[in-house]
Amino acid sequence: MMPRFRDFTTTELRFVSSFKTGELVAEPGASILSQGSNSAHLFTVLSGWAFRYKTLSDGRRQILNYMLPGDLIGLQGSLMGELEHAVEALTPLVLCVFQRDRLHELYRNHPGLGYDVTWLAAREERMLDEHLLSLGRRSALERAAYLVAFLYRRGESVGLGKGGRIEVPLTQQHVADTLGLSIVHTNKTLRKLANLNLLRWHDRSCEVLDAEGLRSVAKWEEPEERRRPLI
Amino acid sequence: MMPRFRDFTTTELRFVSSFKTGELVAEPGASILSQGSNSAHLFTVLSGWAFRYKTLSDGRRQILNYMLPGDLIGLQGSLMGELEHAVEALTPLVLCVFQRDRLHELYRNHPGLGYDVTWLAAREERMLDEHLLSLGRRSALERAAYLVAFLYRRGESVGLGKGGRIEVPLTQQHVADTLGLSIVHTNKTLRKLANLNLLRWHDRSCEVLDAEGLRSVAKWEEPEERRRPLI
DNA sequence: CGGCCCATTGATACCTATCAAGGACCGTGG
DNA sequence: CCACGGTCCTTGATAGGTATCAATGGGCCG
Repeated sequence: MMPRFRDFTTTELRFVSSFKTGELVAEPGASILSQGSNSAHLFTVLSGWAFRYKTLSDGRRQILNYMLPGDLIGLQGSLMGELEHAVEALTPLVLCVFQRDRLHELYRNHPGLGYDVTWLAAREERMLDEHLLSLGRRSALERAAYLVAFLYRRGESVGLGKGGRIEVPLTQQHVADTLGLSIVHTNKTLRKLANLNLLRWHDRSCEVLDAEGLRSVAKWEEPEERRRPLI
Repeated sequence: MMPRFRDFTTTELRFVSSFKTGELVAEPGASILSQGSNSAHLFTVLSGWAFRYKTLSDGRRQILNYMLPGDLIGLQGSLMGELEHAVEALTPLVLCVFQRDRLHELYRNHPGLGYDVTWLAAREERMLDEHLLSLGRRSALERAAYLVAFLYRRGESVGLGKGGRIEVPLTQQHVADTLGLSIVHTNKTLRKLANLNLLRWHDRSCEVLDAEGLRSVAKWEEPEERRRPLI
């Protein structure tokens, strides 16, 4: 029986699905999938951080969300034929590779897993909803606080908090492209949060000092993370 | 056999699923679901327009997306127990009601339908991705052009174009809350688009004069709508 | 050492929010 | 009938938040 609705551990993931066809390792900055691609594969993150983004024709980039261990990569492409966003590694990344044309088969033979895939899609949707609220209605300071608190929470929920400290692996350019701000203003905004003793910025990572304070600045009412399925 | 992957007609929908438990009719402005609710129901739109939104504690509102015939309402709540957004009717609305606790059953007995639910979730995700790009990286004028072109496209794709003309049923307050702009600036921005002969604004609706022109202003590269499943 | 990426900071310009006011329309009640 | 309040749309003036421009320092690597 496949493990499901259990606490997450990276090592377990490697044995989860009979649909696995291989493993893939990528370096930071590596492009995993590109916009408009018609990849034959669907991935699950085994370890590392990645992000997905879209760009306008003139190059403006918007980061849509981040992927951590347990997240699916490329589901949209698998279901609809063509991916409308690109995916890039933020840290060294280990992926589990599935063949997307066997997705139908998965639904037929493992309805529980099919349900779990939908669960993950609904969870992604919920995150995007909150990001939209951020971009549309939060100020720059609130947005930055939300993003850092959000990423901290995500890291924590997959057990990345070694001794309570999590280093979120980002550059300020990533933050800017996530928040829809210029890089200069992003810098000034992060500095304000640092001066409030809510976070500390390192070379290419962010250390959270006060998650509750960040959530408060962001006015973020975080939904409790329910038991999650394991794909 | 249930109809699937076919062209959409409203009347067909009424017979689609054995999981249907009733029908619901709502008036414009009516609240269908509210933030934090734990509704026992899942809906499909049979006719009319609705939208879903989130609010910050101080009242700032962000509209997340719009629902048209064929769209699901409340999937997040069905899968994760609690809905993190509210839903409101924009026009007179007819909904088909399902019982959410039978969703597992649906996946078990009708894997094809389960697949279709996931397809719809992935499609919603794709729309949210584009909205995020809009809020993060498009100017006010581009955003407004994108929104109108987007809603026009959606209406068209479910056959609302009577004689080529579609009236999108919105107030400028809705537009403002979708684009993350103030209502005053929204008004001035829509006026610019009207002066460019791209649209005409009526009392509480928007008429599209030049969909291609709007897409061009927005720099929106619209993905082709594939054959969609019918729930 | 030079080149490059990343973070930082000040000055200025521009886009959007806020404030204020008014017109059009529509239902309601005097 | 008309006055009244409400919602929606419109417009001008001013304030404020964010973008852009310019320049610097630190770290890393060829």
